[in-house]
Amino acid sequence: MSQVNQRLIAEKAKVSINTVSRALNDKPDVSSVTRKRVLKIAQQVGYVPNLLAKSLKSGQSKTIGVVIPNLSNPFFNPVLRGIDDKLREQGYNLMICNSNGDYRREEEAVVTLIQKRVDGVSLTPVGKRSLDISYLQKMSVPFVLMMSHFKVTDTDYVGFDDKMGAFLATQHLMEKGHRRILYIGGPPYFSLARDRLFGHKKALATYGIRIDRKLLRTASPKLEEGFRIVRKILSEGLDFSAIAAFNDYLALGAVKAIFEHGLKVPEDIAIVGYDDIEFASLSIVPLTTIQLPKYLLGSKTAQLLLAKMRTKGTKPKKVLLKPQLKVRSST
Amino acid sequence: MSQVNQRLIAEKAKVSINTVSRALNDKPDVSSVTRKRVLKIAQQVGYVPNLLAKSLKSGQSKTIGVVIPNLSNPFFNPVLRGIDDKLREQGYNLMICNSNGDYRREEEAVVTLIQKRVDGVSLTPVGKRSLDISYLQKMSVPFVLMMSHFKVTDTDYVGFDDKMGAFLATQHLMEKGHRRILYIGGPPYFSLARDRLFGHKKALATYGIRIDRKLLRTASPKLEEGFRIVRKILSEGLDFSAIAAFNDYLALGAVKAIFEHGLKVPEDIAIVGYDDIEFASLSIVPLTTIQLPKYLLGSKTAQLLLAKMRTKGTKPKKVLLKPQLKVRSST
DNA sequence: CTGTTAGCGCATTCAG
DNA sequence: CTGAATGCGCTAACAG
Repeated sequence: MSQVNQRLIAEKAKVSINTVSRALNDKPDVSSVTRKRVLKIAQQVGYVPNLLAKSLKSGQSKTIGVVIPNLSNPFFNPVLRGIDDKLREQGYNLMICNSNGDYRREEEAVVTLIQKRVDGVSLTPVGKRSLDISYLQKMSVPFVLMMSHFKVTDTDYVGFDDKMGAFLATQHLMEKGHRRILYIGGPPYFSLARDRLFGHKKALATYGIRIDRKLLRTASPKLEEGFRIVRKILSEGLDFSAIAAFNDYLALGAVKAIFEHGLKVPEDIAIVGYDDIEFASLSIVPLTTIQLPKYLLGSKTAQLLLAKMRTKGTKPKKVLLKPQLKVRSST
Repeated sequence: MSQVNQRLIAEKAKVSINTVSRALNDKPDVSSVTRKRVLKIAQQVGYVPNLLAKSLKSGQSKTIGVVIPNLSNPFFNPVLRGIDDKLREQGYNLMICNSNGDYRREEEAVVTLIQKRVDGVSLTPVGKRSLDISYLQKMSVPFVLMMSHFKVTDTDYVGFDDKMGAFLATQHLMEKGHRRILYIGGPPYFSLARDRLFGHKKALATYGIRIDRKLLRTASPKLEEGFRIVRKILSEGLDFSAIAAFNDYLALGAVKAIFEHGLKVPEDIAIVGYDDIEFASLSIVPLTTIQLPKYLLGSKTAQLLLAKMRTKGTKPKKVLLKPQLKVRSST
């Protein structure tokens, strides 16, 4: 570790440490002569301020903790960028922790972040347990929840309006004249999947279509699964003219199955996905899908956090970001 | 900020701060009675150690800085996971900074990290400038370069063997019997692109094929560009039976163009990509490509860093990770 | 076994 | 305009 500190500079400049501090921090009450001398010496000896010490003193670490469940999932990239961009403007750095979908690790991360005295935390909780949240509250560390899909006590929250998104998707198909829509949902224990299914049903109801259970399927949200289930359904000769899928992977799998079956998208079967992952637009048939404002999710979260940090007393705010229908060639 | 510190506990327990510290840190020389009392009180008052103070004292922040050029690029996800997993085991957290491909921001990030007294840095530099690296050296902060593609002074380095990867790709095509291979390279100012082109040429030479300039093209590494250039080439009636691309995006674009032209992959034209991005395997024609051990890149980097931090004096180590040919259906 | 003292590097009173 | 003293929270050296 570098041994150059303000004291060293003080000795060389033959002034007090205090004066050095004032000069370095551009405070008044330092003659410009002294200031210049101090700055010059600081430069010469290669002085680098110790932010640990500064933080200890000021109670501000200028660091924000971010806990996400999956560092591998590209979904979070734009989210993280949104957070980072907004926070960097204000001089904050990100300490990013991967809970890996494990509550134990999530709690560990939160505790460590508190110990490291981060100024705020953005947390995407993995489960219904929330001891870590109470830690945050007890220590009065400002925090914002991102995309938690279970009920939490009265806290700041930023997420997507998934019911609306699914509604949009199905509505779009209805307006294209489709009446028999195959819905491939996600695993029902996944509350996200329930929300989207809800939106789909609501759209059906709005258009006066009654629910046909045969058209409601679920699958693990992977491309292969979408492929498998649609191939099977096609071979059964089920009557439908469009597919709404829980996410783009399933939708892309469906495209593949339909191709294999010798049919065309959207002429024979129209498809709408969800999420707008990168390859939705790059696929052979560019996919109509629901676009999530991921970057905005991040920047909104950061913004809320900044507000929280400024005035700790504000009451919790909930923000539901609106998804958007992105029409491409699959419908 | 929480006002509970060791002093508070000391007062309540009627012992000295020192004793509290010893008890809390499981040091010897504390009677078990006292220890229990201290721990209990600590629990009651909700004591949370202040790692800033601890770090200031110990000179160890237990934080590692990671500077990458693009937080949006999914390429780095497994890399970051590799770093995080390995470092977390040892009790470190990651402070991740996005240089956004801008040297100014890279330097800013490095300076901030030094100021925050991180114990080490993993840096993926964006350009040929390297003032920030000299800062690191001057402050003797252990650091490891990741995937820098320009000459750096004698430093620790972890990267991929791109010449070898490109060699593998072309070799694979040669062994499938292809002799006229269209090579779609990346922008030549990109040293990565030069390395891969080099590997391609070397493979040709190895098989005694002379270079035909007409078969050497370059494109911006995006799917649409791959599509455009291959469509154009097909319409020109150039004679070739296979394509080796600078990356998967270009290769996938080529697939699209070939389909549009009414040809089949790999029957009419074989294709090999590079990088093995997620969609390479999910595409309509699962892509044969060069797989990069990204996670390993991260964990190796972390490992080197840990070694550096333990014994600062070691001489720089260079690690070139070997890419692997991943055969799928496009060849 | 426990308390006193000192110091990590810095910024902030308060005096001069 | 400048310096001396104090403390942020913690640990370590040294006494008792």
